[in-house]
Amino acid sequence: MLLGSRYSEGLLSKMPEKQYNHQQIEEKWHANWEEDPVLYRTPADPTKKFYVLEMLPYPSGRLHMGHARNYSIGDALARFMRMRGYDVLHPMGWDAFGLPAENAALKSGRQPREWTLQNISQMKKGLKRLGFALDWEREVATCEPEYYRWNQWFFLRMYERGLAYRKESLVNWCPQCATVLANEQVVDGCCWRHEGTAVEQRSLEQWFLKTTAYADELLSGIENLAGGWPDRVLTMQRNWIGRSVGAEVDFTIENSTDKLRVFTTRVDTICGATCLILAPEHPKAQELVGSEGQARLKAIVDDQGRKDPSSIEKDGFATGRFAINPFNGARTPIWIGNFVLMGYGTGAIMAVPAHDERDFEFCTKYEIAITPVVKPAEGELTLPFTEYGISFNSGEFSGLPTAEARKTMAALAETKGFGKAAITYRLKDWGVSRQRYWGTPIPMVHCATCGVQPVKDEDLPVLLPLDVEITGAGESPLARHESFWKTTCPKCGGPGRRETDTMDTFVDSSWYFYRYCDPHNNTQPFDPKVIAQWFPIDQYIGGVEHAILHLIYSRFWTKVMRDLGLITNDEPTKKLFTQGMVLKDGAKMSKSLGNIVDPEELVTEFGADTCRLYVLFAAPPDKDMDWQQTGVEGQYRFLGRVYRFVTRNADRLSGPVGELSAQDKRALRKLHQTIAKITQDFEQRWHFNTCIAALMELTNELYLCEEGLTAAALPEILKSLIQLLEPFTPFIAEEMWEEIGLTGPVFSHPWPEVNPKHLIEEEAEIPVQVNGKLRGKIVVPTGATSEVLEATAKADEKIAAFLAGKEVVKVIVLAGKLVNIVVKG
RNA sequence: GCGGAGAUGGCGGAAUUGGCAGACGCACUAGCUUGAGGUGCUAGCGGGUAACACCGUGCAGGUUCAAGUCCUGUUCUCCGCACCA
Repeated sequence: MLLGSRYSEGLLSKMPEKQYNHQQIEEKWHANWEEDPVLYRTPADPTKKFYVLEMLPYPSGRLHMGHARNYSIGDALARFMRMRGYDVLHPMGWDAFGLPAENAALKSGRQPREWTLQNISQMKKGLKRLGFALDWEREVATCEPEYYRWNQWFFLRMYERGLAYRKESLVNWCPQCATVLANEQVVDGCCWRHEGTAVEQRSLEQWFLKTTAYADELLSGIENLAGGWPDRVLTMQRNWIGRSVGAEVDFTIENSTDKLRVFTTRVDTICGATCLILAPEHPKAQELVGSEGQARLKAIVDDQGRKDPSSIEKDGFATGRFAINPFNGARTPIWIGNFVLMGYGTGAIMAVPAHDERDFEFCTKYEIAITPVVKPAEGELTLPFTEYGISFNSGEFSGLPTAEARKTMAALAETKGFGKAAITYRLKDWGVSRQRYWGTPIPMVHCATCGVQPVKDEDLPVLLPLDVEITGAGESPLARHESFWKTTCPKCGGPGRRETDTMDTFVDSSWYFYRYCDPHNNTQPFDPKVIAQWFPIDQYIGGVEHAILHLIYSRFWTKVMRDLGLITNDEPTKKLFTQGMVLKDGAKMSKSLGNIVDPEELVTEFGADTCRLYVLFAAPPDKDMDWQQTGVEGQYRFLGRVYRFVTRNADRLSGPVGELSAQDKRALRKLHQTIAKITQDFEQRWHFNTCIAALMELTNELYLCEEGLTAAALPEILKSLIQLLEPFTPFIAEEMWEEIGLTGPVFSHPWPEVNPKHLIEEEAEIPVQVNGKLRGKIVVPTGATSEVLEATAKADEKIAAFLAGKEVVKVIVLAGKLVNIVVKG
């Protein structure tokens, strides 16, 4: 009991207010929810389904603020949709394979699985402590055989269809990770996990998944995602796929039967090609440069500076050899150029310096001929001219508009057999082999007689052995684990050696959200009928850092599964929301900067409700937010204000119900405005920061009206207030719900409806402008006509002063909104 | 270089459709509460002025009765891509 309270001797029979004790309240409801897991169970046969999903976390052992933010957004939506009558699927799992477990093993000798499972249990506690309404009966950990056996199963299906294949290729090798990286995992020439560690090129036999088989569909599908996905993610994907339409043309090498194939988007400029330039890694480069060129060639290949295109100077040398232009027979020198990429097109280009800036730069530097073959339709030709125009100097094609020449010339090349129209993608097939232990074993066997053979379905899963020694040096631990790799060939039964590479962990996250629908199925990855009930995901929420990696791979996987006949949806998710980062002092929270705020510490000090409220309040969810500790305290104070208000008014609910008092009306009006605002925001823009601001305004209003509130309005006000808080602060909401004598859980009750009756005001305050500047305000009855508004405005003392001696030119009246009087003189 | 997002008080941010700029919170100030401190409650809080006037949404123009919002140009910041032939 607080003697200091101003209500302790109040006129009304108010209960003494209670102080907000977050610890007591949250412990109580946490325990309560733990005892009753059915509370969050997903309905079995959804009629009005809503699948809300947040990206699954890597179980590092600790939650960070990014998680708290991501899951607070998703949980608010999940609770709201549930209150709106939807059958909500809101699951959670663990992206549990990956390198950190092996590093932990090295450092502390912990077995990776044991380390991972302990982290999972710790983080699960953290998520529960934050009160997220998740269906834990559907939890999935990707490191468990029940899950990864289906990675293997899918791999076999892809292998059967030629979508998984093995080839020797130049791969990105991170010396720190001692493994291969996918193109997507190389950032600025360095490893995505080890900034500053340059990625090396090595030639290795690798497994690939044929993402390029779906390149066109991955690209065209982007159009259907527009509106539901952020534009910038779609742009990033479009650029990543990088489709370009052009032609491939063969140049015959002089004094040789061999040919050089180039890719160009501007075959119309081929008569202006004054040299061919090969990437230094081009397979024919070594031969063409001859013995005297080897040293220069190697110097260019090894030049690390090539990774940074902004600072690199174009460099190269002539091989001394020539090729013949198939269109005009021109003898064209063959060069090596450091700016030509082996990984794009054919690794060889025809340089047309007159019509390409890069070629112009290169050819100017080395004084190679520059021959213009396109001129603008109007005006002077200035080089380099890269636009479309009219061809000239191009034999029979001279005079043709460029766009037309492109087509005709590609067609001619095809008929004559020295080229063809071609489409090139920047997207490469997905290299999935990793020389690591803690991942899904690739279900293949190498046999001396039969070659590479797939493991039979009935022998799945290929279990990852747990008794391994992790040394961090040399080969993968699996390659040293004889009882793992020693096996028999599935075809001939002879001695075989298992593939000891494991799969990239992005495989795990490419389809996990399907498994959530049917997580305990042990005869197939999932029952297609169940998928049909829940897919596509209605709302996916996560960080923008996954815009290309995870989000392209999972789109690819969905298309493969569809073509396997397992699902019918073309895309995994209709809507994607990318939340902003959590910053502190203008920088991303990180260990190295020492600016981490630990959600669990925050929960201990202020409670989960305050933590959730603050991450939503500090900025709109899609924007980066800057952490301010004092801001957290403000949220805590707000919850205290609400709590004291509800508890001290709880026993006024059952008084005699009479007419609504003026304060009742005022409070109800504010309440219903708030309901309308928050409902609309959930449906449209997700500006939860303003929703919380609206709840604060409502609370402030209730404080001001408090003395005059009666039992005619209070029950509705308190009940709705609690419901409006429920998506954001479930613990305190549940506690207050009980305090006012209602039966929970709060989210099982329907979301409050706006009653327009309460929104009506008897009088309206209308701003009055003179020449567009605010000069006063008038109070008129609601619904007053334009004439009344104008007359009242002109009659207003303040306004009249501004009008005195001037001529009224025009009066703009927006009924119910504004009056603007235009004067002159 | 290309593409995208943004620039609003001391700070985080609001203004959804061109219609009262600065909601809400933080910080700060005052009054009340308190033995004091803290808490709590009430109020003030863009600059400027005694009060008005006036000035004010990165900068310069424009459209409009009316512009943070639309148009043109420009600067800066962040993000993504980057010799993709």
